[in-house]
Amino acid sequence: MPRYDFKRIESRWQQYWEQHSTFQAESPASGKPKLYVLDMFPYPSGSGLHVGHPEGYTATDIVCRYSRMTGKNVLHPMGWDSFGLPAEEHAVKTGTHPRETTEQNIATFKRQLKMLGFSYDWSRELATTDPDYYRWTQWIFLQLFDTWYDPEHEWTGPDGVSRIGRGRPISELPIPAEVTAAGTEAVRRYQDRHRLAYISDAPVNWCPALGTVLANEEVIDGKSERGSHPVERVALKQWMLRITAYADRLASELDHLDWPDSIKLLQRNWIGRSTGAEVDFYIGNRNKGSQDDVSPESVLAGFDAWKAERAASGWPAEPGTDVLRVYTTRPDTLYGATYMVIAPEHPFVESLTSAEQKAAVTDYCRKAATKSDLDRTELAKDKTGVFTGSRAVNPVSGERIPIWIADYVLISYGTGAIMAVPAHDLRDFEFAVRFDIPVIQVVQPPEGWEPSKDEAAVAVEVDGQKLVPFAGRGTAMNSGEYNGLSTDDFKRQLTEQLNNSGLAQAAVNYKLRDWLFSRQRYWGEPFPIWHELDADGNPTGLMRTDDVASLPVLHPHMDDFKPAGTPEPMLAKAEQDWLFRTADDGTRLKRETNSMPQWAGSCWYFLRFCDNKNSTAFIDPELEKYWMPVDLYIGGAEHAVLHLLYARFWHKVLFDRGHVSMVEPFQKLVNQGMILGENGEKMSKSRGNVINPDDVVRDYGADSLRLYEMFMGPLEQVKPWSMSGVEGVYRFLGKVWRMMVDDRAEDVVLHAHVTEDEPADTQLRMLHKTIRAVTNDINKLSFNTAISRMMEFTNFMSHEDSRPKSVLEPFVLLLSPFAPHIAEELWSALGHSTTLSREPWPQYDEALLVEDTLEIPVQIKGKLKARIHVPNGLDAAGLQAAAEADEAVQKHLEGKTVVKVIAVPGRMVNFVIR
RNA sequence: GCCCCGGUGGCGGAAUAGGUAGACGCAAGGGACUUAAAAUCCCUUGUCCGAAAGGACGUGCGGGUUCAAGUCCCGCCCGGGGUACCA
Repeated sequence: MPRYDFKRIESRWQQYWEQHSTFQAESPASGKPKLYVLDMFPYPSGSGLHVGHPEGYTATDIVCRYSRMTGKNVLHPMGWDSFGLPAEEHAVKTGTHPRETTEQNIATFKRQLKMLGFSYDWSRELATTDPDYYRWTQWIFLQLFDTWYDPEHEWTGPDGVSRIGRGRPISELPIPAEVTAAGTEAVRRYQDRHRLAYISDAPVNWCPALGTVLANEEVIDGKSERGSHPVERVALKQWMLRITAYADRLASELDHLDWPDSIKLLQRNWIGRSTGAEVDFYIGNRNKGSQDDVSPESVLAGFDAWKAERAASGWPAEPGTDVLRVYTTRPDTLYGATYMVIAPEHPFVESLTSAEQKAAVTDYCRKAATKSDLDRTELAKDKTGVFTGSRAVNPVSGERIPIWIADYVLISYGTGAIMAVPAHDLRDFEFAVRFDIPVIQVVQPPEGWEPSKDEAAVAVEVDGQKLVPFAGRGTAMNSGEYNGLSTDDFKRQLTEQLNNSGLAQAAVNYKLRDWLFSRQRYWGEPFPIWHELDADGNPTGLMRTDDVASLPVLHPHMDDFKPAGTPEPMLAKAEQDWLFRTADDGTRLKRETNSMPQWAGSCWYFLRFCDNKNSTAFIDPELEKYWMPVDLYIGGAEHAVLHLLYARFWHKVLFDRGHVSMVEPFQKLVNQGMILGENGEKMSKSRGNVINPDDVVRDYGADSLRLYEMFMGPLEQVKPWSMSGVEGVYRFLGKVWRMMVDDRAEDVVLHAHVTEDEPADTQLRMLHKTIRAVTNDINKLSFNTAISRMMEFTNFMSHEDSRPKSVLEPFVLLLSPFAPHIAEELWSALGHSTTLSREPWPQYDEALLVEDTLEIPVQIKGKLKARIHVPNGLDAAGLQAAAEADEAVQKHLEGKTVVKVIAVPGRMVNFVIR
């Protein structure tokens, strides 16, 4: 002792903070302004904390410690996103129950986080796997189940903005008379089809290796995000959440959030809103088999009759069986539609297929069905398809055009059918060339147009002529009476006219799909849902919910966690008394055996932190109003479209149902950049470049690790690790220590140069410059520059023979959010008996910052030639005179004509010469 | 392909509104202290020419605006991330 002994110091202060509950958030009654600062809570993996975790955590910790010193009531909680596959995979291998593995991993993470001295309010700790927590996850699921989306409901939000569309109780869903007439069962089924949580048997992403179905967001290039296993498309009954109902609000309500533009853009692209029109194409009686049997005259007569009928009755919500409905963003190219394509999964495939095409169509659809998404993308360049044998009538030209089946049309987007305009769509162009379908140009490109890269890429040569599609906007041609109109005008006019004749309607589409919400795993939240069984024990398709009072639905006891390799859920292997029960009315019920995905728990944990011990509600409304929204949320950019979209969706549903008071949960979002290994590559075990925080803390201490992670570079930036960089900040802390403490003494004794003297002007100026810089930098989350300013202060002050306490004390306070342990120790050495964590943050005095003399650059023709020293506040004329008096300047001006002089007071002088 | 974000010494990075490019740290070289080492302290360090004084060139490349450009505008090149038949 006492060199800078971080081991002793850090454990001492961590104990002190724990014993004194230093960082417990105060109640709303404190009257202080609140600040809610949140970290993305970790999945407690078996490998323990990664150096990437403390990056964001240190940043939020600095903001929190700083904010407490500025008098804020700070909520800074931590918890565990602890459901998930790895614990279950471990159970498959070892037989250890996932709960046991999870608890061990949490203990490791907690030890590591405590070792870093983060100022969390640990009394608010929670884990998504706690029954007390997932009880409320299940409860929120029941809210989703009990809600339908009313797209016409008009209302005004708490922000005063009026909106259309809102989630409402299912009991308020209007039931059509014919459904009511059909009885209560029909009504229940009707309601079930409108809930935000519903069962669907659409094709899903089944991953045999993981033994579960995955959401679209979890599939990357046809492989699972976790483990890169192949994913197949299979039809399965699955729980879906109707996130698409909220697509518009999820996109538009991003506007007022203080988020990085790149993340907003990412979410908007993911939602993928496009506007256009739905158009109906007449196909006549499609049950006749081959339409080539039907005379063109009779079809066109039918077309005329249909048009007349439509003109009278208007656009129907359901298209009926005699038309093919398509979605297009370019209704203005309707005259150029020379064929149509339906997806292989389209319901009309069978009835549109003629006898002679039947074999070819069946074969094609079978192949398409077994193709995974990966196969579809790999083959993207080669367009495939098959003719149905049927034709439709182009509603504007009256031409009969062939209907094809091709897998470049997706059943899940739009109506699953398109009108193909080969002259103005790259994909249609390729397809038409391949299958020799006519190409009619209906848009004249603007003057001087050159094909874009991808337009040129699909160009072909026909009879010595180069044929290129044009996908841009231009002027209408070959479009009857509309020739000459601009694309935008034509689009608007045609949509309106077709709408008046009942042939089309403006429409909006989204790339966003409904959220596949069920998994076949054990280690996820069970659903609070029962399926009714008939007398033979078969499901009737009707459902019941668990009573809210009976929640949580706990996991059944299980010993064997091996997946069967089929999409059968793990929970289906549970004991009979978990799986079945008889309702009071005598109906036999079987439990839902799917479980919720890992995203469920993270959709609302920030709400539970506000009131984590509440046993009667998921959150107390008063506490919700006080703490929400989250003022600062820091985490990795990998959650840009998953967690952050899901959580916003749940929050909006909870808002619509009156359970929370804000539309958006996260006001300000910041993404920390990834930390790479020392070799500049992503850290991974296989690359052998993983840095373990435990080792760094052992060798240099927690304060050094914290400081280094903040000093590396801007928070948002990707940056490589450097052990000698850690050593650098460690040396800085040693220097700070020796600046104040006598390191030859036995105990912690102040350095002989630490005095009670009045500070010198230069010392005061240095201090106040540092206070200003550090304060501004913290507010900008620019921690690397804040630290370099403290280094400058230390380099200066260490050379002073008198180091007044009145200068050192504020500096220790500035340092404390970054390196809290050493700061507490120095604060105590300076004679204070309690923690500095609630000391008022130092204020700077503008008057003390003013320099007496300034060094001003003098340029000749924009090139720096000299530097002059002038009194601060000297005006332009004085500045010029001072510059002209300078010897070096005179030398440069000798014999030259000065054309112009620019003198900016306090900045620079520039002589323009000839 | 398309959409974002970035490109500054040997390295990580600084540079409020266009106004001294390279703060701070690392690495490297030299020196002091020491029997020695560690630790610590001091000096040098963008490139090129020059013994020095000094000069020229420098923020991915090419143009432009301006008294003045790392910063603003136009056209490219390179790297990273997102997305991928979304009609």
